Amino acid sequence: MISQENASGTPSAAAPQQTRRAQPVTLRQVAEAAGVSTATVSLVVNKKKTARISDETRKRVHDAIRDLGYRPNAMAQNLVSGSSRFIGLVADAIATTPFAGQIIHGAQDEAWKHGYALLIANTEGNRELETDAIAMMLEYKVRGILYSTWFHRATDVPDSLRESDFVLVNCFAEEPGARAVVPDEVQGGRSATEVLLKHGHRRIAFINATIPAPAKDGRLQGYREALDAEGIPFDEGLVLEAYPDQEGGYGATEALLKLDVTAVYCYNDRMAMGLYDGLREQGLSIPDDIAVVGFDNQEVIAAHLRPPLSTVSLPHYELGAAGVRMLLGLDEAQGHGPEKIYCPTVERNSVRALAPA
Amino acid sequence: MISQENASGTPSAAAPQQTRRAQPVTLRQVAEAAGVSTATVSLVVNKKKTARISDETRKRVHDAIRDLGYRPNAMAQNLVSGSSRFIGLVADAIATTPFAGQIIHGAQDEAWKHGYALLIANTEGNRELETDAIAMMLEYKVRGILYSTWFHRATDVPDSLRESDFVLVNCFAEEPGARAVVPDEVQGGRSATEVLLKHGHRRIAFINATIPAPAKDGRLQGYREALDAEGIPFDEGLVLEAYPDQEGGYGATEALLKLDVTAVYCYNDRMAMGLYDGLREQGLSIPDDIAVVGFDNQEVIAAHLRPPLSTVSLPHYELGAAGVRMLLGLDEAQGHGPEKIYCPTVERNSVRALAPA
DNA sequence: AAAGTTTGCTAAAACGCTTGATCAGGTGAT
DNA sequence: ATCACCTGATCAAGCGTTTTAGCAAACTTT
Repeated sequence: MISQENASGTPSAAAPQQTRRAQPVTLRQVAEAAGVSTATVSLVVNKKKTARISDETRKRVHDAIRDLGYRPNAMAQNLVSGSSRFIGLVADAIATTPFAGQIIHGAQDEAWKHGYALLIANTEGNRELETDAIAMMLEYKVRGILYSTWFHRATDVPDSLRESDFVLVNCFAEEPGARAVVPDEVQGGRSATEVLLKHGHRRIAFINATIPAPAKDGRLQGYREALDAEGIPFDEGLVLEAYPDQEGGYGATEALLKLDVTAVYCYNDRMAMGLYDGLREQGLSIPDDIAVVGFDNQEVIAAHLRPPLSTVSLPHYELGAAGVRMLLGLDEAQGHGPEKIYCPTVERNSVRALAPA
Repeated sequence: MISQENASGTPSAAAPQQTRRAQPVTLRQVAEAAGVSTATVSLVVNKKKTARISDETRKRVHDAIRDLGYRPNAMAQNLVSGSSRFIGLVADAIATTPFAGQIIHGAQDEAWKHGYALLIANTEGNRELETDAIAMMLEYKVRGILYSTWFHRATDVPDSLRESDFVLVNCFAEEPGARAVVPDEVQGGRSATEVLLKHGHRRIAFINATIPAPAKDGRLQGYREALDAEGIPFDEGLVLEAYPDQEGGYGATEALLKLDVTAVYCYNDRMAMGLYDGLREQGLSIPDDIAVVGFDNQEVIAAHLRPPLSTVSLPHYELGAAGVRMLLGLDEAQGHGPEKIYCPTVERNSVRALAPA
């Protein structure tokens, strides 16, 4: 039963309070209500500059649209335009970290800015799900796909991904054609170290991760570069390694204490969190006895440790945004390799100027 | 729609390695390649039982599909079928908490199970963005919209939301027609308290939040119910209040210690985290000197505190899943009010059996 | 007043797909 | 032979838009 009465002519006051959940109102219905052709309605809806429509007609159409509560059917629009207004985003761990959320957020904002909607699929590392997800996106004829991982790593490009334009986000592949955007780990490592340097620390330990990753190499290199820039010789002995989580950080306490440093830069915030525990157990106070910086800026942790942790932020939002820009070809063409995104420093209270000895 | 074809008969060697990024292959092209009508192709693609197609033709079609790398155009399918295969999910804080991620995850899994894709928009609390997001979903003629918030609260229903089917997820509205699914805070509070009770604790403090919320009332009521069930009189004096974050928990330490309790149930994990710090400073050990349970099961925190925190899990995944089930009318009709989702207990090591005095 | 121009609008094709109606040819029963 | 009935496929309409070409009427020019 599709009966909707509405006074035409008099700008009926009634808001679109029909029984909803009925078939959506179509262009044709608007046209009939306004007593014009569908072409005309389309023209006014899309505000075509080239079209010549009298003010009177335009008004009738607008009234009809309002009375009926018309919404264009985006799928029909996509169909005729030949290109969809979708960008796909496949993420491997939406549920397990807030990081994915920020990538989504960034991608979304940027996509919307250009009139695209985001089609998201979350695979939680399941290969089959991933294939299905990509297939789904392909069937929706997405403009392109953002393939993102929750931590920075090398990945291989699923076959079906190649059927579309794509950009790797927070990951990369050796493959020639694979565009990618990743955080600038080296710069981040440099920044982290510089925070300490800036406060007068010279003897700085670095607790690196045990497990191989671009972050492991990059953050170490950044550390060395920062030291270098200050003319401080790199001391291999000041670099510890531990599993990159709380336990690891906690466990590294003892070794760290033997190093006789005034500051320590942790591979990530979780290690810093563990280290906090270890240090506290030893009766040491942060930042007075030892300054600590982390990496990742994992909000729940970093901002709420006691004292709040100075750290370097992983630019997930920017990663997402840059990803869609790259996909859309909006970024100035990159030289070679993945585009590197800047990791900003977030200073809180775990670092204090070193009291002159 | 996720259709998967696989090689039939001679596995023709050529993989779909065309120059991609070209116009997608259409049904018509497949039909021409196979020398049949589009109707035929459609019939074999959709495996119509009622259609009579010879094996030979079927094979020719499959070959053509494979050679051309055909993917159905989901939007065209949606158009003709009259109903889209989208479910919208608007979230207010995808970026700031992992919680939203779990809602998404749950919604996604359930939606896919029923052949729906998830259209996600993240509003970060911005009303205008929200309106746009809903408009977008309406234009894609979504089957319905899940309106979710990152913490359990009352909300009002945006006008445009009413243009579609919708269910509120993790929030609720007084409005009669508004279906909703929320966590069962009372049961959660009961469970949290029961963990302590089960270990022999009888004198249990509850550090509640200062800010009003369904959780505040529910978790308190659960606490009372659990005590009641054990015949322990409710002692108003054992209920503290603090701002529900680390600082709040930390700050509550002093007052807590005056209570002479053997266990404490915190409004949430973040307070527990702060309390850990406070307790440690007083030289108290968890769980030996005092047992602690939290609420929320915020992974980054709860699982990695020292000792790992026993807590009650907020069922975000289930919330998302139940949301789409409700939207799709798959759940047995509810009585009245929001559907309440069970909050499971997660026992870790912050509670130990009370040594008999 | 005839010719040209502008204005305001519409007809109709196209986008990629689904599906009920239809049809040509073959088979089996009468 | 005739009829009825399968079988295997095709025709064509239609989903909700956009857009180009075109048309009638009104308005300018000469």
